[in-house]
Amino acid sequence: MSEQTIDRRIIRTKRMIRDALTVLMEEKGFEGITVADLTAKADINRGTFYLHYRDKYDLLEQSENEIIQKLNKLAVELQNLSADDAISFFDQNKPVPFLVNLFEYLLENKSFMKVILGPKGDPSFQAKIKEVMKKNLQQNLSIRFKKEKMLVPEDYVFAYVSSAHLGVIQHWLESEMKESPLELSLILTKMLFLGPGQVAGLVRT
Amino acid sequence: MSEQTIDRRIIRTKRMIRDALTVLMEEKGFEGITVADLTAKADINRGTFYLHYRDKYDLLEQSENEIIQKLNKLAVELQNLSADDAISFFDQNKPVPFLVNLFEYLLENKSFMKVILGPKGDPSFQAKIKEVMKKNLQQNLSIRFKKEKMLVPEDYVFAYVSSAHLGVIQHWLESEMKESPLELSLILTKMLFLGPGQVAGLVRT
DNA sequence: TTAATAATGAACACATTGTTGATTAGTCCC
DNA sequence: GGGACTAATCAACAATGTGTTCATTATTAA
Repeated sequence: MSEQTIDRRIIRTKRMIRDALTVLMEEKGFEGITVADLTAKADINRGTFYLHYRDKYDLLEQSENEIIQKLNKLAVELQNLSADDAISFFDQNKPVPFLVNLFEYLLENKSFMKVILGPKGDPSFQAKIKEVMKKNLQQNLSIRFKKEKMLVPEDYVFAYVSSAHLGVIQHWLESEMKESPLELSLILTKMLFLGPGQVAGLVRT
Repeated sequence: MSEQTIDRRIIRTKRMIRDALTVLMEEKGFEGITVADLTAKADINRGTFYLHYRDKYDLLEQSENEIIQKLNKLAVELQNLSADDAISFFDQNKPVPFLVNLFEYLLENKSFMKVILGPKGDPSFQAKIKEVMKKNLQQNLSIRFKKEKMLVPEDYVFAYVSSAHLGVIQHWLESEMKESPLELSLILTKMLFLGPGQVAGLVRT
C-alpha cells in the first residue's frame, strides 16, 4: 500500500471540508456553494482549502472517486461468492449478493448520496455509478448470455439494466427509504429475470 | 391562445442566445459558460441578455421547459391512438407509438440533447424526462396492471422502467446513433414485455 | 526538543455578475 | 410614410467570488 502516514492536520482538515460539503449541498445544492461557504462552515481559513483542492469541482470529484473506489472494492470482495451460480439467486428468491451490500453502503451515506444523485446533483456521478453496475453485471451475468439468442444488442441490455437500477436507487433515496437493502435487492432481481411486464402482471405467464 | 404578437427583435435575440447555448455547451459544458461567452457568441450586448433571462440558469430552465412541453404535446396527440390496445403492440412486434415520435424528436435536437443528458448535463432535466416517460406509461399501461398480481410496488416499477428508458436514450446519444427511432422503440418494447433476462437469453422460456 | 510543515490572516489582481441611465435603432400600426 | 413604442446598445458601477502570495503562528512527527 502507498499509505505513508499522513499528517493528522491534513486528515482533520479534509474531513471537516467534506462534512461541510455534505451539509451545504443539502442546503443549497452544489452550484450554490462557494469556497468561502465551505471554509466558513468547516471553520477553516479560506486559503487552507486551496492547499488541498484546486477548486470546489476538484473537491467534489475526489469525494466521488473515494465512494466509487469503495464500491468497486465491495464488488471485488464478492466476486468469487457470486461467480458459482448466477441464476440460482433468482430461483431461490435470493438477491444477487453485491446489491445488498451496495444498498447498505448507500444507507450509511444517505445524506450525501441523496443530494449527489438527486436533481441538484452531479450527472457525472450518476454515470460512474452506472459504470459500477455495468461492471458487476458483466462479471456475474455476461458469461451466461446466450449471444445467439440475444434479441437486443448487448450494450443496450447493459445500458437498460444499469440505468434501471440507478433509477430504483434514486427513487428509494427520494422517498422515505422504507424498504430494507434486502427488499430493494429482491425488487431488482425480480425485475432482471422476469421483466417489468411480468412483474406488473401485464403479460400472461 | 395567449400568443399576442411578439416583437421580431425579441424572437431573434432569444433564438440567437439559445443557439449560442447549444454550441457552447458542446464546447465547455454548461458550468463553464459565462453570460459574456453567450452574448459574444450570439453577437449581442451583454446587457441585452438580462432583458430576457435572470441568469444563465434561467435560460437553461426555459429552454428545457420548452422541450418538455413539446414532448408532452406529442404524448397527448398520441393518447387516443395507443389507448385501444396496449399489449398488442408487442404481439405484433410493433412499438408503443409514442416512443417512435420521441426518438424522432431527440434526433432532430440531438446536439442539445446529447449535452444536456450527458455527464456534463443537467440532472434535473433527466428527472423531467423521466417524468414524461412515467406519465406516458401510466396512461398506456397502468390500467392493465393487475394490482393483485404485482410482485413489486407499483412506484418502483415506474421508477425502474422510466429510468431504464432514459438510460437507453443516453446510450444511444453517446454512441453513434446508428439505430433508427423504430429500432430503438422495439428494443424498449421488448425489454418492457420480456425483461432483460429473457432478452439476453439468460432465462429459459 | 527540534526541524518540518500545515494552518492562519491579510492582501492582491482578476474575472464575472447584475444593474443603471442615456442613446441609438428597429418595429408596429395607423 | 410618419410617429409612438420599445428593444438593443454602450459604458460604467459596485458587489461578489476566485485563486495566489507571503510573512507569521501553531501543530506534528521523530
